[in-house]
Amino acid sequence: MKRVTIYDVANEAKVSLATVSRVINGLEIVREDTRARVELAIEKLGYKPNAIAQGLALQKTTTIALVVPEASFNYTGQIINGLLDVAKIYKYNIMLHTTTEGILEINEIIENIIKSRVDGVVIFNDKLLYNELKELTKYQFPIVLIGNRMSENNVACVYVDIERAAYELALQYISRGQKDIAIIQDRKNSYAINQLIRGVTRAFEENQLKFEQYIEIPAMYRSSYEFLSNYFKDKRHDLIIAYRDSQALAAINAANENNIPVPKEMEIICVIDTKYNAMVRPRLSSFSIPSYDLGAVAMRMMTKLLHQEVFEEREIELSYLFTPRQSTK
Amino acid sequence: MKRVTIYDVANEAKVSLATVSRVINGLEIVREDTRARVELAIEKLGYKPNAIAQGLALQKTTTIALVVPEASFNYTGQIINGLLDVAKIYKYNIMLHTTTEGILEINEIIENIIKSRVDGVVIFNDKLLYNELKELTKYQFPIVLIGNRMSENNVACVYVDIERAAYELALQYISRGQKDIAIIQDRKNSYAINQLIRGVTRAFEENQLKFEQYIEIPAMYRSSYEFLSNYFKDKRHDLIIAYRDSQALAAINAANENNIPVPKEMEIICVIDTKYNAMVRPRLSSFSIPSYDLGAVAMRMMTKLLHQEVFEEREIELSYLFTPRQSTK
DNA sequence: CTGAAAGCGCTAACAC
DNA sequence: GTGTTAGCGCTTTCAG
Repeated sequence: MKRVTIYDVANEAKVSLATVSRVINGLEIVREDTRARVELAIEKLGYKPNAIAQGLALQKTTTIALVVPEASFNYTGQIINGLLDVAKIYKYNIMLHTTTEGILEINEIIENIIKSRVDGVVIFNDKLLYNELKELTKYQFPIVLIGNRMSENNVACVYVDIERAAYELALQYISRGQKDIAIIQDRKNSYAINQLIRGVTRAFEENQLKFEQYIEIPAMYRSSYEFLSNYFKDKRHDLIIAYRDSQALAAINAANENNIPVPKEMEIICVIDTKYNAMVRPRLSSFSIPSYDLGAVAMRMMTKLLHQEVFEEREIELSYLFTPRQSTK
Repeated sequence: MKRVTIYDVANEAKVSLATVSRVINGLEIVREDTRARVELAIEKLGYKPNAIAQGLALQKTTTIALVVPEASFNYTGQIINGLLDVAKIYKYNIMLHTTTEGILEINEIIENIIKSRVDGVVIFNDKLLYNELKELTKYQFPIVLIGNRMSENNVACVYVDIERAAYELALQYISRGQKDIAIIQDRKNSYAINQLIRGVTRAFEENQLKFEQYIEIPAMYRSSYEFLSNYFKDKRHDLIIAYRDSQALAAINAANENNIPVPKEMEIICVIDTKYNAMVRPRLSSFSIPSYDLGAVAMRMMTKLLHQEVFEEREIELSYLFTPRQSTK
C-alpha cells in the first residue's frame, strides 16, 4: 500500500485538506454530509494520520519516555504494566529505556530522550541521577520519579516509605528482645538499601542500640546464595532483611541447608512482594509494595502534569503492608 | 530553556541551516573551521536535533514497536532486555505495547503502531494474530515474530521448537516405561501449550499410544495451585509438563503437600527457565529457552531487514537445552 | 462551514 | 564548501 496522506483523502473526498484535518480531529464545525464523504474516503484509502507529522505541527508527541533499570524485571514488569495500562487510557505511547552500566551510557539515554521530544519522562531508577535529571528539567520535560524523592528540583514523584517500613519492623523485633537484625546488601538497589539501613538504624538508636549488621556480599561471588551458604556456617541472626525476593530466597535456602531452620531459629523477610513469595516454601514474608500501582499512579500524575490539571500533591506516598507468611514467626 | 532549532544554530554560527544539518549528520564535506564554529554554537545553545522533524523529513523514525503480552513479565522481561540491548547498539528506540484482553483492544494497538510510523515491529505474542499481522504487512511494516512462525505472510521470525522439545522428552520417558505423562493447561500461552501437546502426541503415536492427559484448570479457580491441590488428592502421573515456572512450582507444592514426593513418585518439568527454577526447592528441571537471545536475535534481524542487508534466513531457530535439576530423576 | 496559506524543524537536491 | 529552496504530512489562523 502506497503511503496515503491527508492530501489524497482530500482529493478523494473533493474537499481541502483542512476539512479532512477537521474530521479526523473531531472538530464539530463540519457539515454532516461533508464529514460522511471524508470518512468514506478515509475508509476507502485506508488512511491513518501520520503521528510524526502531527507531532511536528502540534509540538507534542503524545508519547512519554519510561526509564527503568535493566535488572530485576519482576517488579519492574509490574510497574511497566501499571504504567502502560493507564497510558493506554490516556492514549499515550511509551518509549522504553533501560539503563545498563556506565555513566556514559546513561547520558546517551538522556540525549535520546531529549531528541525524541517526548512529552514527559517517568523514571524508575534506584540510582538517583541528579545531574541527568537536571539536564532533563532544563529542557522542560515534566518528570515523574518512581521510588525516590527529589524535592529539590520540584520534580513529581510516587514512592513508598520503606525507611519507615524498616523502622517499624525493627522496632517491633527490638521490643521482643530480638535485637540481632541484619540487612543484606543489594548492589542493584543501593538507594533502597540505604533507606532500609536508615530505618533500622533509627529504631536502634531510639533504643540506645547501635546497628551494624550489614551483610556485604563480596563482589567476587556470583550470587548471594553462594556467599550466604558459607556465611551461615558460623553466623546467624534473629532477623534478616533483604530487598528483593530472590535474595531473601537465597538466604532461606542457605540457612536451611546449614541447619538453621527458618523461621524457627532465624526469620527472614524481604521488601519486594512478587508472586513467588507465596509460591516458595516456606512462604516468604514481605512488605507488599504495590508495584503495579506505583507505575499506574506515576503515569496518572504525568497526565495531570501534561494537561495542566491543578492537583494537590506532587509527591504521593503509597502505603505498604507487611504480609506475614512462613518465613517469620 | 527556549526551544532551540537548527535555525538558531545557523544564526549563531553565521552559516546556513544546511551546513548545520551537515555537521550534525557528520557529512564530510564541511570545512574544519566551519564545523568547529557550528559545533561551538550547538554547544553554546544546547541544541539537540528534533527527531520528530528528522523523522518527517527522512520518512523514518528509527524506532521500532515491540508488542508483548501483558502477563508473565519474567521471561518477557528477558526478551525485552535482549531486544533493548541490541536496539541500543543500532540506535533504535523502542515503543512498548502490551496486549491486554479483548480483540478490540488489539486493533487499537495496531492502529497506534501504524499511526506512529515506526520503522518496524517485533511481536512476541502467544496468540497468533493473523488478521492484525495482515493489516500491518499491508502498511509495509517489516515484522519479526518471536516465538511463533507464520511463514505464509513471509514475516521473519525467531523461535524455539518446543514441539520437538516435548517430543524428545516424551519419547525418552515412554522408552523408560513411564507413559503417564500429563500437560498442564496454560490459558495465557495457548499457542505454546498446543505445541507441547503436538509434540507429546507425536511421541505417543509413534509408540502406538494415545495421549490424553491434559490437565485443564477450570476457569473458576484463581490459581493453578488451588486446583492442583485438589487434583493430586486422587490423581498422579509419572511426569507433569508445564509451560511456565510458576505453574510447575504450583504443581510441585501441590504434589508434595499431598504426599506425592517430587521427583521420587512424580516428576515435574517446565519449559521456561527463569532464575527461580534454581532457587526453589526442589530445584526445577526445565528447558533452557534463551529468552534474552530471542529478543536480541529478533532485534538484530529487524536491523537487517531495515538496512536491506541480504541475509540467509528469515526464520531462525534457536536451540533449547534440557537442564535437569531436582524435580526430575 | 470550508479553503488558502503559513509554519512546525529538518533533509536533500540543486545552485553558486 | 556552502547557501537556497522545495518538500515531509499535518494543524491552524485567517479569509471568504
